[in-house]
Amino acid sequence: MKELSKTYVPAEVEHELIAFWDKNGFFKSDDNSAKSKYSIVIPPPNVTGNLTMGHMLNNTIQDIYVRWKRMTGFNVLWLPGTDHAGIATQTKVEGKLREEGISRHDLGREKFVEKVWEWKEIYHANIKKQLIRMGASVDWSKERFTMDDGLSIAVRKVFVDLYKKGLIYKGKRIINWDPVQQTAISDEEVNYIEKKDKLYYIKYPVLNEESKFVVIATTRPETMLGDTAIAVNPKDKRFSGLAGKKVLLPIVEKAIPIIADEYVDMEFGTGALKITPAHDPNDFEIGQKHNLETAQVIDHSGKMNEHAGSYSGLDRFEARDRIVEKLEELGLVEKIEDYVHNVGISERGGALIEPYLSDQWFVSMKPLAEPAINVVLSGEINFHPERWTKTYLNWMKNIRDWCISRQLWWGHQIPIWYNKSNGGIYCEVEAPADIENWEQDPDVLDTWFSSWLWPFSTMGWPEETSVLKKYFPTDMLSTAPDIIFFWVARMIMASLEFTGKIPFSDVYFHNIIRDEKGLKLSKSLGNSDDVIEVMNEYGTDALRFTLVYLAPQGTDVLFSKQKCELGRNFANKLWNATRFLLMKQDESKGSNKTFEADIFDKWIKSRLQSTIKYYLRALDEYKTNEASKALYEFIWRDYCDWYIEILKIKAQEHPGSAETIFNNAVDIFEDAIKLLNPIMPFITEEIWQGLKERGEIESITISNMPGYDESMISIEAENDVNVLMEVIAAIRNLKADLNYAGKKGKIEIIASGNKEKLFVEENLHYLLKLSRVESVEVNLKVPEAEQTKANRAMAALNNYEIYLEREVNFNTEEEKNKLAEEMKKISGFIASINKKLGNESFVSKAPATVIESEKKKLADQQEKLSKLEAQFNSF
RNA sequence: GGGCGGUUAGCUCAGCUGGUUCAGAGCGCUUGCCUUACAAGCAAGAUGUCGGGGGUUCGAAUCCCUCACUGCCCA
Repeated sequence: MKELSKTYVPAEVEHELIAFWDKNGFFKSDDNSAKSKYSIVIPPPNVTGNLTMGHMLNNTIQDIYVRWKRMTGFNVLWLPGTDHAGIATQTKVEGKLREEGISRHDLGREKFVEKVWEWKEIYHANIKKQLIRMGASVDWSKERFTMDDGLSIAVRKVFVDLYKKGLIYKGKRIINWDPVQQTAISDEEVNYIEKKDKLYYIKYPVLNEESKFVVIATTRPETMLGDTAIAVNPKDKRFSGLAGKKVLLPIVEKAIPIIADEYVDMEFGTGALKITPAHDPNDFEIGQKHNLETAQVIDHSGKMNEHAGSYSGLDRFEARDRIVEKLEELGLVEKIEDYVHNVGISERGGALIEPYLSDQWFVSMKPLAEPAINVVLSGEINFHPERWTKTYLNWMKNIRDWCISRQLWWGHQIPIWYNKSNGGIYCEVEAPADIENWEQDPDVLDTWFSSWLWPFSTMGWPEETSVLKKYFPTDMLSTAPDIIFFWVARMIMASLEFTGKIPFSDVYFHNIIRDEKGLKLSKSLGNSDDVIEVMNEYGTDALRFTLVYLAPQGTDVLFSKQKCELGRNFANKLWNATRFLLMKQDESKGSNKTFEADIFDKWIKSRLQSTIKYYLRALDEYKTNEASKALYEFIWRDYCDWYIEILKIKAQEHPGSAETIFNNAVDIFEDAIKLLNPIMPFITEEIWQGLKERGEIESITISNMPGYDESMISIEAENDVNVLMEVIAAIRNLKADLNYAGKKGKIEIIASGNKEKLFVEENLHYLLKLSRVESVEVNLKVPEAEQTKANRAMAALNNYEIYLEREVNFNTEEEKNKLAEEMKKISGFIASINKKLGNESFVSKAPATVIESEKKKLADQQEKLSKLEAQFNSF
């Protein structure tokens, strides 16, 4: 049997157990198993950096489910892996190179990609180390990376299929352009922030009409060089008769038409809108509608291009100032106002996004969305908490085409080849045989274009592998809700389109971890605790437990590492309870006479079953925090605070049965530890190993999870023990009020009847010890008022009056005040019940059980009140 | 502008399908304890007109409406 150290040292234990689990391959899925499978795929962390607190929570949740299912008899696969994170990783590596004074262009594409692979190896190793350290019971033999050969084939196959179906197309559109990274990004990768800016009112002279102007309001004067029209709302009386005429575009000195379009918001600015189709997505649409020309004046790096005349080569913001200066010279600026508006920034680098007209590849999403909407509506896929369904459906119903091409080097290069001589297009999974005659499209695909295949590409798709057949579809996906569109929705669409199956049946949206002040964790703010550091300081189990315990449904978690004291204290409690049990077991070796279970034994077993029931329901409903709370309450409150204290007394009173008593107690504890194992795998394994003699390859992780056994539930035992607890609490309370410390005080309990008297007498030994008094006398109620002696403090319970003898000098007034206060409270309670029972409509409409319980309450309270009154009047 | 949340003890949050033993937990606070595992502990205690207003109901923290404040997502 494993010897337990005096204090629990998490770091030591954790490393040993990691090695033990790994050596025995407990977490390997068994492809030949006849058991039912339970499978999940890890949301692949990016190889850009290390794991965060958010990953800790996410992976703890997944680990809870796979460990639970493994212990419930399933053949479990938790498939791990990482994501190449195109733009993010490329940005990181470029940043590192910049420090060395090199750009990716200096290296060239091939060399640069090699550098990224080197980076990937380092961070992949880190992430793997961290996952192992946190106890994630993944199957490393099935690990995948989004750029593995197999997954890359899947990506190309999907591209080719969609292309041939006409669902992937290339088009000149306004896309979100990151001028720093110099790549397109998708709508989902743009965040909007509020920016204080200026609104410029610029006068455009009407052609051939002396001193007549149309004034437009814009936040981007520099784009005026690319204006190809002015638009007004046809209903706008201010501009009636103007549509069809022309204005002279200032500086450029070019005539452009005034068009009428309902799209123009009459409330905004002056009601007249400048139209720059090449630099604004809305203007682009209007331009297409009215067949306007497009004039591009800003280039891919955010600088004015050759069409910008004398401003050519200037950064767009520099050009803005110069153009406004020039317009002022010309007297064409009416006014400039302060203005707050939303501007798009890149989710990755934070660069100001430029709407940019360019050739990009898109996926038509509408046809893919429809089946994905249906599986959620039909309940084939369920979201937890359920309200995310609305967010999902809302997005899906308004889905727009997905820009998937990226002007990057790191990622899956688009499987399109252009014929060098005739411009023909070749689109296949493999390159054309006469490769020398072709040139591949230089762009790579959006990272999510590989991630959306993750649940099946990791299992070998497009091959019909045995792994795919066995483990797909998966059972659950755990993720933060902020990637519901990026990833969850797209996985559903991809799975249905390419495999005809849903990717998972349940989605667990967990909370977002924030710092103590509620700010999102970010590297630049430095407000994220290092997970390894926290695990070292508090223990991995403590961190896991704390995160799960603090993560309710619906709201974000405000985390700081100090909160891990909750988990650490709980671990300490577990450890010491174990030490106590083992110490007592050892002391009592051989005292193994049988011992009949008493009321507390029945009670603790009943409580254990209630806990199991609650715990299983919580896990089924994807409420891990409730599962953790149930165990915390049972182990700390029921088992440690009460049952262990009872055990001490029992063993002392029945020395011949002591070992039997503790063996029984260990069995119950073992069940609790097993239930806890999915949440706190390390300490529970260590305890489990120490609790009983175990074989060399035995482990709690592959033991059987206790199931719910209704026959062990005893309402009677629970009620009886509650009464005893009340009596004990009342005595302790009386003692505390009188400042009686240690074993002190003489107690008299007056029972309302014979049954009640007998019940207390049977449990008197527990009462004495647990309330730490000198003596307890139990008597039947006598009608005489004489039984209440004024020299005593009193508490009134439902069937009992409890008196504590006082020392000679005590404050009568104080005692009377205390009683009066209690009486007032109860009188109020009684009044409210009376009012209710006196209400005719309540009596006639409320269910009989409710009325009965009100009557019972009334009787109980009235009895209490009369006892208190008697005591009060005795002074 | 559209959508989804939140507003309960000093702080962080539980309170599922309406019934005053549901007004709770943890932390913090107060008091007393080195009671034969645990001071990372034990015991006792205080604190809230459950955001405002209205409605449904015999009965609402719990359902409906509305207002206020606040967070997130989308445009």
